[in-house]
Amino acid sequence: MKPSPVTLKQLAQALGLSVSTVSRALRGRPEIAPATQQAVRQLAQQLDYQPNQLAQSLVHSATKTLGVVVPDLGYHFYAAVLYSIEQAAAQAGYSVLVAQSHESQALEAAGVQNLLRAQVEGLLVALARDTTDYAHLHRLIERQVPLVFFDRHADGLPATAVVVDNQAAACQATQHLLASGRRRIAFLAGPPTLHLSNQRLAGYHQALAQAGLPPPPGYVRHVDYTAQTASREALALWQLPHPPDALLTVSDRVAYPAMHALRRAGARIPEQVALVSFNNEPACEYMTPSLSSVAQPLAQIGQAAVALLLAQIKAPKPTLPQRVVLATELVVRASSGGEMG
Amino acid sequence: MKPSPVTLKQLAQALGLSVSTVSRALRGRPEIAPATQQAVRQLAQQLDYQPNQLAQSLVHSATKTLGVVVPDLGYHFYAAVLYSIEQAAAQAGYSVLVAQSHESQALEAAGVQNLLRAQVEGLLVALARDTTDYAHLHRLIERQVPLVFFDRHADGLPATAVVVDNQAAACQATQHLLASGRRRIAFLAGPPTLHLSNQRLAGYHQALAQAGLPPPPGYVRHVDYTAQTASREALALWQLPHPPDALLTVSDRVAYPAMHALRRAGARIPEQVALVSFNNEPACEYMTPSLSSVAQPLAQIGQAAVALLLAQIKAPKPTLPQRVVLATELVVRASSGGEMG
DNA sequence: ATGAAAGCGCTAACAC
DNA sequence: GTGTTAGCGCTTTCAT
Repeated sequence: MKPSPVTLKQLAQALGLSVSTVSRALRGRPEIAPATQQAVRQLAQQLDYQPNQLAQSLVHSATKTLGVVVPDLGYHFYAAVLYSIEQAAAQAGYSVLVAQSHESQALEAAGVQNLLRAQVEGLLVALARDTTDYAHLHRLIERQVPLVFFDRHADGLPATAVVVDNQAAACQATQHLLASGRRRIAFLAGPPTLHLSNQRLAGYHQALAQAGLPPPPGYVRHVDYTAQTASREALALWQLPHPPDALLTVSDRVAYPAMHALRRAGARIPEQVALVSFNNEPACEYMTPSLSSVAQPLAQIGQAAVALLLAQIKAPKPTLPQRVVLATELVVRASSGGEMG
Repeated sequence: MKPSPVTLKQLAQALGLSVSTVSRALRGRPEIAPATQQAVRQLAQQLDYQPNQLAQSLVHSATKTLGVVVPDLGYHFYAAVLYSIEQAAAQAGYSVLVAQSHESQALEAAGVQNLLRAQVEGLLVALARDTTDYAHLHRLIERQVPLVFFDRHADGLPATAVVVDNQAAACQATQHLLASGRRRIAFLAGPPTLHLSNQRLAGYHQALAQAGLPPPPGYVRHVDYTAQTASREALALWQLPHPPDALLTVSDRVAYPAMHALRRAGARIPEQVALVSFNNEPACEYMTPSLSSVAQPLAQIGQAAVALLLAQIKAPKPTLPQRVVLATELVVRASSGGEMG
């Protein structure tokens, strides 16, 4: 079943005009007689004519379509950024084609491939966790495909990226914990392959170093974002001979089960262990205690990424890669509120 | 900057062949001499030739693209279903174009329009809350555009839909509350324009009627899914002369702030008020107390919707509308656990 | 086994 | 003002 088989040719025949006249009339070109305009418009409306964008795109070699590659739409962060990407794109008259990498480098490469075949005018990508070989992305750059990374970017690649200063954010979060009197601060990090996690780890170390407090051995643990490892590692920390009095986690997804496990193990939060996390998902506010978290500028990330991509698309010459660093905001809630207990 | 300006013609010229031969070789047609195949393949690889899907689509009048229209990707439910839609589509060799209605009928109609212009082969849609006039959808059906509704469907429209039995699910949830000894059960519903909410309301009424317990006046309250109205109405219920001993909410988004407000007001959950909600978002498990919620079969919804849509696309004749009703599962947690306090 | 030509639906350069 | 022609990149008869 074809969507709409009404074509310019059919309109032309029905009206006894040529296709080009009909085409011009529909686009309101001034050279067409008002009477003709009228007639064409009316019939088009009546037959519910829809221009075939495929054909238009082929002629103009511009599809008015952007491609987005994200690891996983089940993560609130990516869904929320896609929200603002779609919105910004729509406002600019662009459509959005999405592909998920499911954290796999192979799927990511395949997704990029598919989007390119679909002739997207540019690509917005957040890297898969598994992506270590950047060949498929390098090709894009060589081919001068308009490209903007967001959130998870490839540090070595000469490409535009919209990011937050993860290190500074983690440093700030750690300093906040230090300021409330915490001295034994642990960190539940993501997989070591995750750049973003390493940056946060660096910020954590930075703050501790500045305070002259190196983390005790075993105070940094890597988890894979599953509830299982998160709660296991949180408990392991709690059961240390000298347990931490504060815990920074790489993501709310990790913080929820960690906090849950700690509470079940009898830890009083924030009195015995303060918690600060990243992402500030909507549910943070409703946790018990409410969860302190570093808010990402979700809307801004999407808007900036789309704006930068459109700029690249419109630019006559290849543009210089730039790094846009957006501000985060530490939202302090009960899980790290008040002084030490 | 064009993605990849390498065309069949260029390959043909470089090899001293005709475009048709190159085209055939690339597609591995048997009539092409092995040597030629070889040569063509190699050059294509070397030049990183990418077929222009636009042109292919134009010839075949098939874009291998599906359109999805959802109210809001910030809602976990829609993001999660899009997750499975994209996955199922990708497995079938289809791409996914997304549009958001932002709960507005006008934007929904515009989104559909845009997707059609982009020549999507079919549409997956969850209606906007504001959609009361189905004209734009009726046109799709008349034009026999392959179409599958999910979650929020138009009851009067002769179209295929993938849904859950909201009434039965709400009935079951209410019965669960009754079984634990609750007798004064209130319901925080969504806007009265929301079909899905009305169905759940019906299920609630059904269970109460069966138990011979009509809800006290004022026990059904409509909220607009904002935290503000949710907590306000929950409090209003709690401050009634005869407050409820159980609360059913139309969505987790409503349940979180409602539960939060109740606890701040001193209500002990589940002893004084039991809570059951809908959607079973990941955070439910980590609420205090953990939140009982009706789980939607997210993956199945996406998979079924895509399967039904592809079936329509492939069918030579228009297919009969069908309603696929998927099973929900009440996940009982602490917020409604145990007998009455 | 390969090439020439037509056409998918549309726009644009060039007549008249 | 309007029609004719060519062409976007590809596939597909139809020849040879």
